[in-house]
Amino acid sequence: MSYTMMTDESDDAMYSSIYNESPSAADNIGSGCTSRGKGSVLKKGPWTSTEDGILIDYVKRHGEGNWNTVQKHTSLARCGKSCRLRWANHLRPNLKKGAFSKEEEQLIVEMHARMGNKWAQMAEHLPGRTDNEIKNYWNTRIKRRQRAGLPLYPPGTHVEDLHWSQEYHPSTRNVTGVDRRRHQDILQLANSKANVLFDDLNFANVLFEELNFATSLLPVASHISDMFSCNMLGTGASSSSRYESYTPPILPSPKQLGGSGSLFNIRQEFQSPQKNPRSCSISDHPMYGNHHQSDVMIQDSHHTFTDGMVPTSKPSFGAVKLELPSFQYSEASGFDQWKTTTPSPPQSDLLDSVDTYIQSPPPLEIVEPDCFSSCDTGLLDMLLHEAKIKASAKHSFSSTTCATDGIQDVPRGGETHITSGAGGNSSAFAVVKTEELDQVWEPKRADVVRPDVLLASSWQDQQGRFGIVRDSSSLSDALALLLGG
DNA sequence: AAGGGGTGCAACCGCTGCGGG
DNA sequence: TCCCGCAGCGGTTGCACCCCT
Repeated sequence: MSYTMMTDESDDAMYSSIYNESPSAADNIGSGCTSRGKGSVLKKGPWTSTEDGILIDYVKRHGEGNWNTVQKHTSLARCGKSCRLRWANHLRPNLKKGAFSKEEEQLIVEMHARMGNKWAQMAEHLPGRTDNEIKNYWNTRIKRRQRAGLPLYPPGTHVEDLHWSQEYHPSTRNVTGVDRRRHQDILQLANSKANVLFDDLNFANVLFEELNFATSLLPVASHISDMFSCNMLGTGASSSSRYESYTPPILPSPKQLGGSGSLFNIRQEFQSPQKNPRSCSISDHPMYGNHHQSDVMIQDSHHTFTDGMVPTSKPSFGAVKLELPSFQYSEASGFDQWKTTTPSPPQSDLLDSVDTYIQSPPPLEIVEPDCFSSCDTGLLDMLLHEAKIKASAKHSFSSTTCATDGIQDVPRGGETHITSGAGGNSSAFAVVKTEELDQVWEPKRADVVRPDVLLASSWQDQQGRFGIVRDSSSLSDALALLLGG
């Protein structure tokens, strides 16, 4: 591609009046893009046709890329990011405008079922469509279907196996602190490949490295972080979007919790909206879904999984963005039972299972003893209560806890069980009622399993190895650290 | 007719990966 | 090896438009 170069001077002369075009330009001074060159301020807000023309002309002359030089070569008062976005989403050739066709919609649904919120990847498969367009469409679709009470993934949508490349195989890679995006991918992949996860416990071990890092800094990190997920993340407190309305009570803000190395930061590794590993549910997989509950779950309502509709940007309970079909409730419980009774993986359509599940009546609620409402009583109550239930754990839960190496029986109905003690009979639970959250949230909502909770079982088994002491004194210390430090 | 809420699109923001110095 | 800048991605927000009451 060759373009006739134009001098900066001629550019300037050509577009010298740009600043006067928009009366609102002065009010739209960008803060996200730093001003460069010419001492100009950067404009924000909608693009004018003149600005479009300038940008088009620039790309014709200089080609795509080097977006930060646009401002230098033209009088366009836009930052590079803004230019790139404008070009990519609106100005570049061969863009397809207008409503999505049925074929495109179907493709989006199928791709989303496979890859989650990988808008850019989806856009590659939809010529003429942009990632932003697809993203907006998806969010709109979610809301629309939610309102209509329809399943997110309609019947007939085939959820195919994700490509389980060697690249993502847990045994071949190291999880580093900065490898969050890849980490997120892994967790997302785990969503549909939970059988692999359970066949290869190395996966959990690798992920546990991060979790262990947190717990090594603060022995009760797992406890507290789960509480955080209940109080804050699961209710959209970590981010505010138009889909969210609930403000969590009591718990400290990230700023209050401090800076680097704080529990909250650690938590964000798993829970922040952008880093959130989505749902990681064993029962997501058709092999296991709808039949067995095999690990600790963040679970919320009596009707739990309903229609599979969870807005992408709206965290379901537990702050997990359910992007993949998820089957949360099971009729059986216990990992051993699940192991022994699960037939060979059925090849039935995952979405058929979704619909079947949706149509099935909600499971009976099992009210665990000694539960309390901690989501609205705060962290302190949780910690105190945990100490309390630790003392009585042996008596209270031995009969209701699956003692299968840290794989707990799954609680049902409006409660969140958080593993906190050593595996087996000595396990203690923080039982968190979530009914209040239900009321604030949606009447229908999917259950989720957070990976860190999922890994709690592994952690329980390994905590001795890592020398983690988890007793009431630790709780006290942690509380002191949290509140005082 | 007016206004209030809902909706959808466009744009912004923050984060991350990558490459070059 | 580290630092810095750029490009890209995904989440979030702003706002104009539409619809309903």
